[in-house]
Amino acid sequence: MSIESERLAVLPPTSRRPGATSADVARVAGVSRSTVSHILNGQVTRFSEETVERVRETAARLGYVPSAAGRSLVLGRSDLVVLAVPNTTLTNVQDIIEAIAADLDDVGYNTVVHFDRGGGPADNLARLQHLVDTLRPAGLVDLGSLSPAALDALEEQGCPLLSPRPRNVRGVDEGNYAIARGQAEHLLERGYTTLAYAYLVDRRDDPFGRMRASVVAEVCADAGLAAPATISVPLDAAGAQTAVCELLRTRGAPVGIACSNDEVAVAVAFAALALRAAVPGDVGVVGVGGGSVGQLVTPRLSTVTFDVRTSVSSIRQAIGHALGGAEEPAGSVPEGTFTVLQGETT
Amino acid sequence: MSIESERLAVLPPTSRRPGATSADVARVAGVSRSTVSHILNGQVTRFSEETVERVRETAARLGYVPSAAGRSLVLGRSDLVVLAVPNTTLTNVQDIIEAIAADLDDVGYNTVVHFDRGGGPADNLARLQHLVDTLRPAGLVDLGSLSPAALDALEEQGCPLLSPRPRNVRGVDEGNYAIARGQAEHLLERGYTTLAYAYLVDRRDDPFGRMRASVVAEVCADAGLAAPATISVPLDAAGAQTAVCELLRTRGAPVGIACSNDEVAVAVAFAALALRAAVPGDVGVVGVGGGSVGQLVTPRLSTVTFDVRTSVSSIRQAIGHALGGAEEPAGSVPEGTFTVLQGETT
DNA sequence: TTGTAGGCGTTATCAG
DNA sequence: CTGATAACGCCTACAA
Repeated sequence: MSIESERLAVLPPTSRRPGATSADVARVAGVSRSTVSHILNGQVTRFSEETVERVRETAARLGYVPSAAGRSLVLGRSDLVVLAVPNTTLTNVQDIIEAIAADLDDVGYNTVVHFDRGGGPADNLARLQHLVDTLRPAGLVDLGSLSPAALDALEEQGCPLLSPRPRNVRGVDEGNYAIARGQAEHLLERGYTTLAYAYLVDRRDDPFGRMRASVVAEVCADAGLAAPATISVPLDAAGAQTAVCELLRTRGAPVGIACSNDEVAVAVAFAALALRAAVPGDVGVVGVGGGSVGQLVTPRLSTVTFDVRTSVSSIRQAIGHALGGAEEPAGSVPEGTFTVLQGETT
Repeated sequence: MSIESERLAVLPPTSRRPGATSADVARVAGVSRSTVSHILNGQVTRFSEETVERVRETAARLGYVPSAAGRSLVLGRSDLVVLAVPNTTLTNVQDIIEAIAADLDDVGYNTVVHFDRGGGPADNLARLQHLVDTLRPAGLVDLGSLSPAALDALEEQGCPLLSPRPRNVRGVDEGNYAIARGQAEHLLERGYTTLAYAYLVDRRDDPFGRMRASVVAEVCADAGLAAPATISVPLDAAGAQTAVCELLRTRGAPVGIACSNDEVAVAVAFAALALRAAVPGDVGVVGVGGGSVGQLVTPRLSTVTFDVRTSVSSIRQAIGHALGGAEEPAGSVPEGTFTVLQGETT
């Protein structure tokens, strides 16, 4: 052993070229590989204090890091978690990804992102399927791109679903339901009796938008109002004006417009103003998000805000529960996650 | 072999519970594991047409997907690529991540995201180090969070750097240099002789912002003007007004303000308007990005735009070169990646 | 043209 | 208390 130490002492202390293996640690520490494995995995009680210390010190000195590949192979699953990101008008996707990745990192897992791409749901599911098959991840976090059937299939194959299964109210998950209902009811409260829903154009396939539009329609029906018109708004001034102009022509004023996000809402509001419509008055506009520039411009945007941290908290809890041994998650979107922020456009 | 086929025929054709292994394929196809491995890895020429077909068909029928863990273990590196994302005011991080992940996916690699977190550069580097050690990724893509020394260290340890090493002009990479220079020169052209740089407040540590501010200062010095003031702008109307008011008090009007992104620029522009300053005139504002709502509001924002696809093209090329065998990348930011978009705030 | 054997790094089981 | 042994799924010489 002293010889080994001598040999190692010549090399740079903390880093060897291709990282040390547990066999290296065992050899240098003068024990067997299984002893190293046991000690480094917490089975400390059944070894002599002296051996434990020596193994730990040696591992640290050699900069030993367990190989994910080796672990995965023998454990049957990796320490990777797949994060499926929908191709939709999500506000602050970056912050959401970052928050979830941070949570996973805290409990020792790494995040593999999987974006929906062009090619349709079936193609995306096939890609995800392949990813799960080859990576054998410890779990899957879905941000909304997967159908219940797809989630079933993935779970059936032994890939635990870490995110809470959305509870559907007539095909609409709680979050989108609360958002759209908040928008529609706010517009009604502000006196608008003709509503419309504004999609963001060109988002390849947006299930969220369709859900929300249907909820707005439901609110209208419940209030005995005509079904809302829908418009498709591009994120440029001229195109937005065209869309809003067309809406005013067919439906007249006043009209309250629920928008798929704050960007669309800003486009709609300024388009209406450019068309010499009164905002609020002729046109009421309410967005979703609240985190972007909507609150910086004049007129200040009315919008449904939600705290990113709160809205991902159920996912965090579920992750903690499944992977970190935390307590049973509440499972429901907490009250007050979504609130209407009254601005100057309603 | 016919017996095996019979047995399998009873099960659902495409999916078995825990994915089939290459041994399964070999057994069912009536060949050895190495034959399966060879054929599935493209060594097709040296087997009989009939065998190749049978192996392929069997693999497809069993839904065989090679285990990443097994591959990684024997190959010494995984098919994962680590994407290091800086904790900075990057425009469209989501789009960038998505584009890069798509490219990597095209050449058969999966993307593991690594965000900078609180704790300082050393801590983040240590986390990244551990990630590289345990995952043995096929490569690393850096979006700007790593120092040259850190890149050296990582490469030294056998983790290829897929993103082009930034060529520094006095500590500022080409992209940030072009952006800040474009902003400053545009303001000068529009007649502003007093410049300022507006940081986004509260971004934990923003090397990009400091780089750009230094470039603006350099442009001022070259033009024989006073050094630019710097202000720190929060993304709320009141705070932005305070910051702009303070700037006008100390530096007077007119002042041209280069902003760290479009959100900040919108905040500054509307804050100036709320303070009854003329925009443009008393206050000139130029942002960076062009993709957000800056082009939807009135006054329309002057900004330095860059096409996300173009600006990540060098990374794409480098990835293709290193991983996909594409031709040698050009290596430099193409001319015209960054252009000034004249709006109504200068 | 195909098969055999060995090893990648880890963990679990069981024997000492 | 500690160590030998056997997988996990894959790839690649080398042998036939």
